[in-house]
Formats: sequence, C-alpha cells, structure tokens
Amino acid sequence: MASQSVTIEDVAKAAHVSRQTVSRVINHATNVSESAREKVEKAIEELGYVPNLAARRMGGSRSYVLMALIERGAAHHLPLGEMLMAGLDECSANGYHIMFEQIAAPSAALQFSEAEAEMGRVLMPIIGAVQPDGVVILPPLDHCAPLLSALKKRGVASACLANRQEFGRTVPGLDEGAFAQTAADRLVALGHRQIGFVPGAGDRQRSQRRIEGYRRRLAEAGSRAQRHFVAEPVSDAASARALAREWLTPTIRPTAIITETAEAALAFAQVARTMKLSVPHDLSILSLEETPSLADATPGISALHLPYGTMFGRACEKLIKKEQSEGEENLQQACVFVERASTGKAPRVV
Amino acid sequence: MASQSVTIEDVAKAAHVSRQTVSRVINHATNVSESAREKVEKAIEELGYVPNLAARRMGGSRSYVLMALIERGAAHHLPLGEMLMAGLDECSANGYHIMFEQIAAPSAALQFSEAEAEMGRVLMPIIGAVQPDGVVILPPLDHCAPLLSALKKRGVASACLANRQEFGRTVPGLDEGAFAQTAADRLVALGHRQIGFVPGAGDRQRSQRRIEGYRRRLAEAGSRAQRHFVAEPVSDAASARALAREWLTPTIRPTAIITETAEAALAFAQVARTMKLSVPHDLSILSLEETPSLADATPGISALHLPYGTMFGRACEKLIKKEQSEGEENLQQACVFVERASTGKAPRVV
DNA sequence: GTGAAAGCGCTAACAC
DNA sequence: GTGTTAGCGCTTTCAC
Repeated sequence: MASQSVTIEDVAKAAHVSRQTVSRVINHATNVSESAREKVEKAIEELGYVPNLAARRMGGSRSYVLMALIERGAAHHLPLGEMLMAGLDECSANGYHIMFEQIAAPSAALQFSEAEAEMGRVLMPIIGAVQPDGVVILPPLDHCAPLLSALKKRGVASACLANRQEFGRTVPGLDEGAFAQTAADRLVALGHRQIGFVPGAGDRQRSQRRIEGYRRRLAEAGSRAQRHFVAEPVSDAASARALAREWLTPTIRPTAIITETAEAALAFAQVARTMKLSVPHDLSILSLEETPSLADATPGISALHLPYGTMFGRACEKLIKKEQSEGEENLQQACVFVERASTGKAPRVV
Repeated sequence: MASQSVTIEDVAKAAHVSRQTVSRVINHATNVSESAREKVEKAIEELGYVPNLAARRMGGSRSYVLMALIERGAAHHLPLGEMLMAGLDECSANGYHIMFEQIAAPSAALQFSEAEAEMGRVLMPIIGAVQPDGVVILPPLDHCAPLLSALKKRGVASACLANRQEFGRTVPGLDEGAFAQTAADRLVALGHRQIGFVPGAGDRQRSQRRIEGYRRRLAEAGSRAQRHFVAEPVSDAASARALAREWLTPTIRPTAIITETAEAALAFAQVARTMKLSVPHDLSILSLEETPSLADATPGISALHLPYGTMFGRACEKLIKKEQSEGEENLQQACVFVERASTGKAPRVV
C-alpha cells in the first residue's frame, strides 16, 4: 500500500531505470524498449504511483487541466450538471481534469479593443493561476468576440460548444438562428403556416437570433405569421397563460407555437385545454427547452433542443486532442428532436 | 499589459526586494514593513502578476484546490449546477479553485476493511494527481464510512454537506431521517394524522432513512397511518398517478401526502383534481424535492427541501478556513420550507 | 523585517 | 533506447 506520495524517483529506483524512462512510459512515448516499459509498469502498479499534476505542469508544457468559462449571472440558462458530468467523463478518460470558473462579460458599451483589454484583465487572474491547456467558452460568452480574441492573444486554446457558418466562414459559437429555423421547419413540414414564437425572458440577444431564424423559415414558406405572432418575452407561467389566452381566443390564431421555455409550453397546453382546444389537433406546441416536466404533461410536449452535455464533452475532446486543423468539420451543431404528443399536422381550415 | 507569465521574480526585481518578500505579501504574512508591502503591491498591480497555482503547490504545502466527490451514477440526485455555482463563489472569494470528480462506491458486499482498501485504490489516482487541500463528499457518499476512513488515513481533510447526531455523537452526513421527520411534523402540526409517504425510485437507502423519520413522527403523534400509507418506490408520473388513484379512492384515505419527488407530488395533485378532491382542503401535498414546476402548478405545491447549494458553499468554506475544531456546531442541517397552496389544515372528519 | 539557499516532482533538451 | 542536466515558480527553512 502506498502512503502519502510516491514520486517518479521511487518508481525509477524500483524499476532500476532513470526518471526519464519512467516519464516516457507514463507519457506513452515511443522510444522505450518493451522490457523497460514492463519493468516500469510493474513498479508503478506495485507502488501505486500517480503522477503529480502540479509537478507535470511545472516541468512540462501541459497542465492537464481544462477550464470552462461561465458568464457571471448566466448560469441559470445552462444545464450545468449535465455538462459537468459529460466533461468529467471525457476528461477522466484522458487523464485530464476540468475546472469551472465564472467571468464577467465586458460592458456592452465598450469598443472592441477596450472590451478586449477588459477581458484580458478579467481573464488573467483565472487562467494565469491555473494555466489550463484549453478553455471551453460557454454560451452566451461564445458570441463575445473580445473574449475569443483576448484568449487567442495569450495563446490559450479555446473551444465553443459548436461552430457556425457566417458569411460563408466557420466561426465559433452556437447558431441559435439555425436552431430556431429547424424548429420552425418541423412545424412547416407538418403543414403549419400560422406559427407563433414565444421568447423566454432570459437572454434577449439569444431570443433575437432565434426569432430571426424562425422568421427566415416562415418567410420562405410564404407565411406572414411572423409579423403577428412573435410575443414579448414571457417571464413566468402566469404571463405565459395570459399570452396564450390572448392568442388563442380570436378566430385567426396560430395553429402551432414554438416556445423558448418549457414553462411557456406547459402554460399554452393548459390554456388550450381550458379553451377546449385539442393539442395537437387544434394546436401544436414545440418547446426549445427540454425538461422532465414536458414528458409528464398530458399530452406530452415535444421538444427540440441542443444537447449541451454532448456538445460540451466534444468541446473538451477537441481541446484534449488538440485538433488544431482549423476549418474543421467537427463541432457542428445538431439539435435533438424529442417527439411527444403535442406536435401534429396542421388543421385543414384555419 | 502583462504577457504570458509574470513570475514572482519579475515582481521582486520591479519592487527592488527579494522573492521572499513578495511571497510574504501575497500570502498576507505579518512580518513585512509597510513600505515594502506598498512597493510590492504596486509592482504586482503594474505587472499584472498572478501567482502560479502549480508552483505554489510544488513549493508549499497547500494546493488551493478543493475537490468534490460525486458517486458514479448518482449525479442525477444532486442539483449539481446549484452546488457548482455556490462552490465557485465561495472558492473564488478565497483564492481557491474547485474540481469535481466521480468515484465508484465500494461493492456493498464488502467488509469494512476491504471496502476501505478499495476506496483507497480508487481514491489514489484522483487525489494523488491533484492533491487537494480538502474534499467535499457529496451524498450519498456521505454515508460511506470506508471512504471517510480512507481519506482520514491519507491525511486528507474532508467535509460533508452537513453533520448529524447519531447515538449522541456528531457524525458526518446528511440526516435524511430528521429531514423527513420535519416534513411529517409540518403536517402533524396542521392536524393531519393520516399522512402518506411516497418514495422516489432513486436511492433506496435514502428513502429508507426518510421513511424511518416519517414513521417516528407519526408514531409520536399516535397515528397508525405509517403502517398503511407507505408506498412502493414510484419511478414515473404514470405509476404515481396509479398510486394516487389507489390511495384516494377508498373512504379511508390519507389527508396528506409527502412525496420524495416533485413528479409524484404533481401526479397526486392532478389525480385529486380529477377525483374532485380539493387541494389542500381535502388533501395536503408536500414535496421533498423543490423544482420550478411546483410553483407553476395550480395550486402551487409546497416543498420542504435541503438547500444543497448553500450547504455545499459552507462545506467549502469549512475546508478553506480549516476549522478543525472537531465537535463543532457548524454544518448543521436546516431544511427550507417553501410554502405554497398545497398544504393546509386537516379536514375535520376523515 | 529581510534575504539566501534548497528543494518540491516533473519534463525538455541534449548527450550518449 | 537511455541517462544526464537544468530548470519550471514557488515556499520553506534558516541565517542575518
């Protein structure tokens, strides 16, 4: 049984080789003879040797630590538990570790260069202390160009949850527009044209990007619903219900609804029932947020969502593998459709 | 603006003092003259110096890293996001960092000493690499004595989310019995005697401890409900509804229900409505799990829950402050009651 | 109150 | 293929 700390030196002695050979074995270097490797591995096993992370960082160039950056105050928009677990799995499988840290976004009013300088100031205490091998930038920070730039300037590898196309170029960050567009497309494909969009109260910019994607798809389908059926952001169940009553009462009403929050989706379902509107026969509902409560509802509410855990795991993987091949195809975003009973064909007559 | 890495040496040169004096300043040592301190602080500010965590660990005895241990496969029982954010706040306020890791619980069939040895084996790769200054043991690992013991044997400070009393002694770990007992007490105080308990399907042992606490309080109140109204664990909304119909149909039925999951609480509320039973007039419902969906329900479902985020932050604080004073009063568990509309006085006639 | 010296455990660079 | 040397950036210990 090993006690407090077995060092590389102890292993070297036990295996009758030099420290360097032990180092080569634990780092999977190629230039080690089979016999030496076996001796070393046996010694490692017997002594219970574990390389010290801090010492590895000191001697070498890697720290075996990844860092995830959360925007201060924006944690509630993220399924952090899911992401944490996915990151842990990916990292521990590769001898890596992950640390989460919060960081304040730059004041919106700043010029780019000022914002970049500010990001540098805020970033330094965090990345300077830990010196991670890579940084995963969590939304909505993934749309903060000054942060990306400050990181690059300091030579820190970074990854977002996904890359997106913009003006024909691949840039980092989730494509919220494409996401909402896909949602709209699902409903259009079911024959809907009068599709409403109900933003959540969380992130205005994100809602805006989504609304654009939604509008794009509806315009393409020749619908004008996007002019009338985009609501003000809805912050709680009560206001969502009020909105539902307002929209569902007139004879000209949406046949399908996209909501950013699960809460709003449930509110629409509830109001529809009290108004004797059948879901999905009279009204289809699609939530952009997936929660267990959607499955419990009657009828179950369909959801189209981004798989944050999976994406986070892949971002970690990318940083670990140092796939520096730029313009890569990986980290492409793919949303997940959870079909339940709330989405169906559009009614014949509107 | 500082580039890649400003070292203590750079600061020492700029301030015209030795490395050691700089070290004393950043570690808040007392034996530094006011003039030297000012010079050093000025240099630190100007150069943007940040102490390197790995180097601090190498030289000194502290690592400025805390580790939270999650039982493999048990992550879903924990509000990890909430805990992560609370831990981050506590740690960053003290120059600390936190890392989460998963660990497999020992096979249940093992003897204590075997289990302890196994824990040591599993623990070593994790704590050996990082060598954290302390470890927060997350439920249900907090009831795993071999883990506590293995940690102590290796001289690693540890903390659980709370301590509890057992046989008059303070031992680490949440007191799930007391928690459920408090829940039962709330309802007893409202006049209820026929109180049902609906376990969740997650953690059998935890359910068992809670049932004991619930039974204790009911026995104290002279009720025999605990003999009849303890359900089999309920794994989804459908089976919860089935149970609710079964329990609420007979003339002798519970006047109050404690559920471990929010899902089951919602199911009971739903079934009660279809059976024309008024909540809380005919049936009170109290959930031991707090989720946003409880607030949205009509009527809102009351919850009694343990504030995991807060408790986690305090556990981190304890480890950072190294409050080694054993038998301490801190880390005492206090549950939070969120009163909504689902809990009321017991009906006159049962 | 301050500084000098010695290391912590590892890897990079180079020699052999 | 293997060993040797020289640090990485800090704290500890001890001398002044």
